[in-house]
Amino acid sequence: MADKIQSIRGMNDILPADSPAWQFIEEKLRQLMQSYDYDEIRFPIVEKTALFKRSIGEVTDIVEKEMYTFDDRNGDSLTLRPEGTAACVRAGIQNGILVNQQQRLWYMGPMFRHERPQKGRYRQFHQMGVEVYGLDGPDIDAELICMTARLWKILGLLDSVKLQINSLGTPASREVYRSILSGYLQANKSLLDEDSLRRLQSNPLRILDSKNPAMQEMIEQAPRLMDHLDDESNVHFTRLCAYLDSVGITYEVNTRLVRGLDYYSKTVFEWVTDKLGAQGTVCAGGRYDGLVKQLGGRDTKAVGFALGLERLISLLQQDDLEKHYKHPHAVMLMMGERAQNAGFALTEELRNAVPDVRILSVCGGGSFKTQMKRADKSQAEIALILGDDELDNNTVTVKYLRAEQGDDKTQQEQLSQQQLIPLLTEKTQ
RNA sequence: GUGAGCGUAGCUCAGCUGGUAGAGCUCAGGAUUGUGACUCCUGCGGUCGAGGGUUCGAACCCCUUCGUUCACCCCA
Repeated sequence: MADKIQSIRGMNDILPADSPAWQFIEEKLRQLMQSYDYDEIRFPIVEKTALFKRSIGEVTDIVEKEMYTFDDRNGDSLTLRPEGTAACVRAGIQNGILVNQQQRLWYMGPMFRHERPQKGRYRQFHQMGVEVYGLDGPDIDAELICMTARLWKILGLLDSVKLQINSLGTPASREVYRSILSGYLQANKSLLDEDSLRRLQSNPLRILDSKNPAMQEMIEQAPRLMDHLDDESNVHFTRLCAYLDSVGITYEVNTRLVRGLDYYSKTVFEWVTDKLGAQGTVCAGGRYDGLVKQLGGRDTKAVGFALGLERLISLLQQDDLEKHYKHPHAVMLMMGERAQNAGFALTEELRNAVPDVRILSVCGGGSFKTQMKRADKSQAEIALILGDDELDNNTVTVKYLRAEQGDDKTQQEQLSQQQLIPLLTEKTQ
């Protein structure tokens, strides 16, 4: 046997059994975006490598070891997008839609990170992202959080997720805090693990995020960013909390919430769950006021979040997902050569006459029994049977495959072909 | 990148201390000439992930390798 070519590790097929769930989620997300009047933007899945290095940060894990980077034929270094924000900002700047205006944008699609796959983490995964430009107030931060809370409500997941928020302050205030924290960590250097020692130089804030039990007490005692915020950030955060309180969204202030990407400032938030194994974050984001300028645009305030679709889908109950599978309204059986010829055209006519109807044609012939079995398996509500008898008197036999006692129609009946149209129309409503 | 568990039919899995490969589901046919679902019968389907070693003999033991799952790290 020849070697089978397999998919890339961590890049999964979405099979017919799962695609209805994806379509359902995607539809709900589109509706949600419409209800807040946000606009969709689409950008390529490949960008110049430098874009991600400059935006995400050179010393982050994503850039250091997780990017799919390769050389184009002309020697340019390209990278499969590991997240959406950088490319969204690039597209916004390049097309001049960020200058002196407000944009509320969303996008959905695959992202790529070369990590070891595990539950809720894949090399190709899907995100829905939202980015808002040109608004600097806490009201828009709150709007994004409300939007996500609304999604949990729509999907019945309110009990599964919890909101954590924090403020990272302005870059200036963070710089002050950073040196204070570094001093504290230096003083406790003997307690740091190997990872943290490495981060002491590159990104000391991330040490606060460590789950190492041996370091928890030292981290608890560390100076808190929240206590070193500048006035501007403090007001921003206080007002954000007030907005959330006013709509009854409960949250936990997690002063150790840092986020992995360099570009965040002020508000950061995460929706976390304990139902996804080791992957607790299903949605996360924050404000990134400096990024647009950093990538060459005019100084533009920005805030956004991203949602992991695989994680979202695995939070939903399997039963809930299966019910979104759409079975055909009708299944067409054709007995014998005459019927196959006539039925082929008839099925097309029915689709013309009732555009929303879903009709499965039992192709491939076979005995009556075989066709009935396939018809049953399709889960269709009614079977349309066409054979010599029906052709001779210009009718179609209609059999109600799912009828239970007490239903209007339980017995099969012979209808004229014209009578099928109102019947099928009724099924689509 | 590191660690652990698991790879047997299309799918879900049995297979004892090493002794010639099994079930259920699916699919096809039949019991029932044009009536499905429930039942019964029959059939199709495997280089036991791959390569090497030990042995008279390996799905089983050893080594290597690949895949996969979960976890660490990190993240959506």
